[in-house]
Amino acid sequence: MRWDTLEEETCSLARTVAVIGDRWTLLILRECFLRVRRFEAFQSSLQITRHLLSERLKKLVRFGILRRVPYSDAPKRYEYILTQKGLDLYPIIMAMVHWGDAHMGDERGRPLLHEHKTCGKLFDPVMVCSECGEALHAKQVHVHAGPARREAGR
Amino acid sequence: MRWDTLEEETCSLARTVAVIGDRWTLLILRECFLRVRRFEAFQSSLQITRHLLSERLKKLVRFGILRRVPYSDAPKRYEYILTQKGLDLYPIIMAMVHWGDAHMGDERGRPLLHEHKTCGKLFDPVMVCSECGEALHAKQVHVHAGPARREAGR
DNA sequence: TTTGACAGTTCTATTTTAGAACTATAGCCT
DNA sequence: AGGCTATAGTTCTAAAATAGAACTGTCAAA
Repeated sequence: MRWDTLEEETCSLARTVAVIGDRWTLLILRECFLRVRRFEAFQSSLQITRHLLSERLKKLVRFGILRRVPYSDAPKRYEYILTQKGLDLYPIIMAMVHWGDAHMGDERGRPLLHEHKTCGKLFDPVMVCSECGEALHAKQVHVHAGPARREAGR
Repeated sequence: MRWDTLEEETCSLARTVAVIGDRWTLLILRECFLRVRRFEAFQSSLQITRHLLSERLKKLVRFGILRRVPYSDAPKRYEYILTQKGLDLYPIIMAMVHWGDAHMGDERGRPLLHEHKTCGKLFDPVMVCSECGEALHAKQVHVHAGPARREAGR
């Protein structure tokens, strides 16, 4: 499997991985959710090489995850803003943060705490079933072939 | 930033990314959740090179995500089974599958459907606040420095 | 005794990433 | 006018990671 074929796989995980499945992209998205928007700001907070940052931002724009929006006419300058498609990545990022908090922490506790403005409390993200609202666990889920899979003949 | 320093960052996302933030690792984990356990099975379903598969499995074992369990004594053979730490990655994988379903699909519909055994229905995963149970959205969350961050002096 | 299954390891070629330097536009200061 | 700074990139070479193929070792079954 080569990477240019990954986004055409009949697997939603593979397609997601084709877009955000590398380390720099995930870290760039973290910065986006922390309200970072400009090239220099990404570069200095991540210490990513300018070359790769440029390349990754282009890719995220190409996939519709970021929009490149002008904020100055002369000289022409742009900032990168999450689209709705990009904002929808939030559960992925939060799930990763939560797993890191739970399993990769050290004695100093958590780096960040999250407050839910709606209820005013510090919270953890929990993944639940859309139908019954119960917390989801891998062993309670059964997988069926969907229409795309059947059409692909597997 | 080099990758060997990534897991020591004061950021839970970075630490998670250090472990599972590459494309093959995520695809290997998908197979694990689909009950694949053996070297040859991973290799043939993913078409990953044997070299990389070997290297990634070792890394996942080293981080306590998979356990290498003997299933035959002569010849010695092992299979790779998710630990609890590994099972806890489920929300990340499901969030990625769900985003792919929503944003990277084609006209053929979904590759896989998920049934929640507990309630018997086909479901989507939803991320909610642990405190109030409401669905989470990026714009409703405020971030505070936690103890580890303050100790790191930022 | 030969073949095949399984779980890797080893080798070279190609691709990707790191790190540093360079380019371009324009405002501001003297 | 001339030089300095800020911003947003591009270009170059060296180092690291990945792809692809071949090879190793153990044992069972034919």
